[in-house]
Order: sequence, then C-alpha cells, then structure tokens
Amino acid sequence: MRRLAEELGAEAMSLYYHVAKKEDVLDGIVDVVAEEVNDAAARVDSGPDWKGTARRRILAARQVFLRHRWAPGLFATRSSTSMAVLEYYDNLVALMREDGFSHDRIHHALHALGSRALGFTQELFDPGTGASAEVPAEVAERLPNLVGMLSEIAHDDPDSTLGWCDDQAEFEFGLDLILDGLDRLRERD
Amino acid sequence: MRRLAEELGAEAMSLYYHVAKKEDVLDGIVDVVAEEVNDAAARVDSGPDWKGTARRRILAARQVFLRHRWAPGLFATRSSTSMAVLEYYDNLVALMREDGFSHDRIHHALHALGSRALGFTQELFDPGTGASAEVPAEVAERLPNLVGMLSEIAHDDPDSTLGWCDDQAEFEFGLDLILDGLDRLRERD
DNA sequence: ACCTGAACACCGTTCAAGT
DNA sequence: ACCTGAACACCGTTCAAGT
Repeated sequence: MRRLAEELGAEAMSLYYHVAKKEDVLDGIVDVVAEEVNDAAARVDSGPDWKGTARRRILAARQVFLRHRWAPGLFATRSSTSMAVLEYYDNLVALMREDGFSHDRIHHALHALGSRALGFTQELFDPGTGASAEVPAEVAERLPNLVGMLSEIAHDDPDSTLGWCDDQAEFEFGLDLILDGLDRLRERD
Repeated sequence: MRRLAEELGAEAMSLYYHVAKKEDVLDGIVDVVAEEVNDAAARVDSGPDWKGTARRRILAARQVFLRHRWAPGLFATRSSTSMAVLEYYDNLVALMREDGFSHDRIHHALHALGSRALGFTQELFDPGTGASAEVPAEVAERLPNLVGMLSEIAHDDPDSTLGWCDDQAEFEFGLDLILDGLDRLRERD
C-alpha cells in the first residue's frame, strides 16, 4: 500500500478513501488482467471443431500471462474468483456444449484443465534451474535418474543452455495431451 | 516466527540461534512433508505396468496432502525445490524408464503432470463454492452456461450439496486422462 | 551453548483532523 | 469530496547482553 501510494504521488492512507482493504486492490488487478484475457480470447476466430478453437483461445490467453509474468502468482493466491475469470470459463463451457459434451463431462474437463485453461501452469519445481553440470556430485548420486535425464536432454539440444526447457513447447504438449484425451471421450457423450 | 516461538514456549529471537531466516523454516517443513510422501510412495507395491504403479504411488502421495491441507499452498510458494521432492520425481523417472519411455518423453510427462504427480492440484476457482441457487440473478445472466452446468450437476447429485464436487473423483479423472495419454505415447517410444 | 530485551525497519489499517 | 499525520498493532530480524 505504502509503495503503491508513492507510485501515485500520494500517502498510503489516501488509498483507504477509495478502497476498503489491500485484498480489494489485488482483486481489482486480477479483474483487469482477466478482462485482457477475455479480449484476447474473443479475437480468435472459431473453427469447426471445439478442440482447435479451445486450443487457439488458450494459447491467446497465454500470451497475456507471458506479458504479465507476476500474474499467475497473483491468481493463485486469490480465493474468490473474479467475474471476468468466470466469464472466460463460461465461454469454454459454451464451446464444449456446442460440440456435444455433456455437462458432467465439461465439469470434469474444467477441473482437469485447471489454470491451464487460462494459459498458465505453476511449475512446482523447475528441473532445469540447475544445469546438470552444476549439481554437486553428492546430490547427483541421490538423483541418478533425474540427472541422467537432464544431461541427455541438455546434450541433445545444446542451443537451449540458458533455458534448456522450452516452456512453450512444454505447455502445448501438456495441453494437447488433455485436449486430445477429452476429445476421445466426447465421442462417447 | 513470534507465533511459532510461543508455541514452543520461547521468545521469537531464540529461533534465530537455530535458523538463519523464516524461509529456512518453511523449507524445512516442506522437506518433512516430502519425506512423508516418499515413505507413503515407497509402501505401495509395484505392479507389472508403469501406469498402475504410478497411479497408486500418486494416490498414496495424495493421502499425505489430504492430512496436511495447508501443504499444497506452502509447496506452491517455494522456489527452490527440496531434495526430498526431487527424490520423489527421480523415482518416477526410474519407473517410466523401466517401461520403455525415452528421457525426452519423461521430461514432457513431468511437466504435464506438474504438482498432480505429487498428489494435489491447486484449484484456481471452485465453481462449487457458490451453489447455483445462491447466485444473484444479475450475475447468473452473465454466466448462463456455467450456471446451467452447475444446476444440472447439483440436480443429478443432490446428496453432495455441501461439496457437490467430489474432489477425489475429480482428481482421479484428471490423473487418468494424463496417464492414459502418456501410455498411448509410450507405445511409440 | 543457548536464550533474551530492547530496538529497528518494515507492514496494513484506523481515525480524527485538515482543505 | 478527498487527503493527511499521528498512531496502533502487527511483522521479520539484529545485536549486545545475559545465563
């Protein structure tokens, strides 16, 4: 609050005339970003199949989060969801409904996708942070399989030494895995 | 820190003799929980196929997080990963390796699973928090598809009014979607 | 070796008082 | 209507001083 007020050329206490508490400010920021996501998603043209359209929408949403890298962390802390986020999911429900999914299946799908539907995943651990070369021998011995995997991947693709792990390709792999799986279930709906 | 010290019957400042900063305490807690997860995973007996074994391990890990519901939130805030967590993933790599996966495919798989491999998912929004009946008409009109979906699901399964959405079934659905997808790819490795 | 009191630099927030 | 200074109740952390 104090920092935000300074940025605005005012005192921290002045903020409390416009807003009840800090949480409300954060909720507002989430809303702004979510609107930006909705705008981006609305600009993708829809094709004949739900899967392609969903994929393009989600990748468009992802672009917004790539521009605001602090946003996923913020979204994760919010408990009550913003109206704009709900509208995004609402549109996804409509899209799947049009292609024959049952409500029950869509419900499962939303849970399975989680934040991936919005275009981001929170990486729990970044296996690439420490390149295999930097790992002290002592810990490497306790992680033979992980270290083996990482060293082979680094070897195969030496260009990506900085970030050997291509986040975009990674995201698309996981996304397609889920979308394809859901599409297969659709045929039974 | 002050609260923790009180719980221990000491002053907050005493903690700093044993630990450098608060973050180290949190890292330690993560380690303890992760060891608990490793113990649980080690107790499941491995079957002939990687998929079944992975599934049982992950569901055993999940039990640990169900006992410590604050843990997922804690894990999400950590940036550097604990050794114990890495060991858990190392074991997963070994399991998939034995069943013919390439290193590259395993790498993708770990990213696709994310925290689900450890047995939990961070729900970005809980569509069930507000039962459809409680939703004010004004917002319901802006979310026709979501409200329609939720009301039908609530109608189909009136027993689960409190938590109409069965987390365990939800988790297993998403997990199987990914494991099945990966298994199909394995046949091409 | 282990603990503590006093103190510092931060927070978010309240409220009576200013213009 | 909008802003502010002083103040409160919290944080994590340091450090010299205690036993």
